[in-house]
Amino acid sequence: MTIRLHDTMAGAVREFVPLEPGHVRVYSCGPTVYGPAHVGNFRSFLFADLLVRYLRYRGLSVTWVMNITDVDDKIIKGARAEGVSIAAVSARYRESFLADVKTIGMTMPDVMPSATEHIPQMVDLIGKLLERGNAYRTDDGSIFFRIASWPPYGRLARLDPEGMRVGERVDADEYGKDDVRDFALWKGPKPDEPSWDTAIGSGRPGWHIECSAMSMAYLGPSFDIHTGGIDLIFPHHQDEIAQSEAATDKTFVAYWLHCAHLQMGGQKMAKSTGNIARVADILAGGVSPRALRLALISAHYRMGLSFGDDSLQSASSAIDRLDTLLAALSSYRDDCPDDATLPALLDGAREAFVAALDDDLNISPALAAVFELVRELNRRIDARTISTADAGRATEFIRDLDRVLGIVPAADESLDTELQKLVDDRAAARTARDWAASDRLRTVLAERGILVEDTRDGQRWRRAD
RNA sequence: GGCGACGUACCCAAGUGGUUAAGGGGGAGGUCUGCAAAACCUCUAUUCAGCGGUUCGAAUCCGCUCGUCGCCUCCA
Repeated sequence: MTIRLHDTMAGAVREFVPLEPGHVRVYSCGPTVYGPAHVGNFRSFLFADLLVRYLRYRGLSVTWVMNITDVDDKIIKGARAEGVSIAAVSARYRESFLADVKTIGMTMPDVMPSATEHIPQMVDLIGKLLERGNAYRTDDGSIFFRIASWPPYGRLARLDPEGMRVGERVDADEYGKDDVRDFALWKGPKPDEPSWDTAIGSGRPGWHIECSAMSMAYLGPSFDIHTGGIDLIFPHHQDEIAQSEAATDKTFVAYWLHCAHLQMGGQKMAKSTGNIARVADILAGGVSPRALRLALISAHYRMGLSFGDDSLQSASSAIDRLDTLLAALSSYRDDCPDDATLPALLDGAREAFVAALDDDLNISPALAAVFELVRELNRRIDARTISTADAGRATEFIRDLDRVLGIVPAADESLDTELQKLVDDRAAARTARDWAASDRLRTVLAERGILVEDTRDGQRWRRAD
């Protein structure tokens, strides 16, 4: 079986074949660091994470690049409002982004290039477009891409350039474009804006050019996969294609993958709409990072995903179910012979899991395979038909699948001595059938985030998280 | 106005021509248990927005209607 992915350019699911056998090059549009990212942003980042994790799970080596946009109108505006440099603003929110990345269990991209550190690459690219006649200068020192010079313009979004509703909101005073549909590669210098002195003049880069320059710098003129939210299809990705392909005459990207929006209250989560939630807010509300992660990846990436208290609650319960199973497996002891049916059970689960994800990262059936396995393992634990070694094998199996999902708790660390003493005391109280003491210690431990449960294998604990 | 996606149980969400319509959450009952928690078992869509059509057979294909959302503008 092969991996199949939905390519926006083709408008269809296509079999995935890396340009270079065994190695996949992926570029994801990352955050603009003008404020803390919201979980809608993270849906798209986690979708890219899932893609990368799965490609690696399937034995492919992956080079993953995610940019950080650290110069743009919003950052400039924010910095001006605070009276600080754009570097101060972008550094602050870059840190906040990286902290969220860690919290939410997102794989660190191999390269996270910043726009301001790649001005020379952008200047080279713009210079090439000027030479080739795809770009022109205006009186204020700006440089625009002439879309009329590049016929395939509009194809990614299936928009007819002639029929585009343009002009309605174009800032008339902005620049003297030849055609309102042309987009800025370079913005001429303004007194209160950051500016770079370069071979193409002074000014600052337009938004789209950074992604072309940085993706090609790290992944070459043609690479495998480019990801982003559906809202980036037009104009951002269309513009990237135009400026890249006009400069290189090569196909820029082989597969364009776009994820649908996270919705809250029936609408796209967006700062402009005001219906946003941030990672820190949600965690402050008592939701575990793993539950948040699951809530954000639990639907197919091309489907709108409803987000809210219900989805978080549902994800939290699902996570608890997984945690409980792992705790049960870890404390399970039985000298019975190995369960002869276990290998087939695990193989079946893996096959279903892989078949689902091979199909354009269809995560719902993949999760179904995991939870069906959870039920089957719980049955065997209840019936005590698996051996101690089987329990270990099952744990290892689930942890292996979790290389893709990232929702399983860290392997059991030991408790600190104080908590361990409380746990031991409670076990002793139970042996002594001192239920009052046992119940009191259970409460004390729960307040410390340790849930104890009594089973045939004795008392076991897990972190409330 | 143009382009696109979607409408499956109380909620979320798979399934896209053919045995009993996945899975998660929630709810009801039961088993187990010092209690609790967990787990397990049973039940919770004769039906897939509506109406027509194609077919031996459709949630799945076609048409129309209704509804929701997104893109066309900064946006993950």
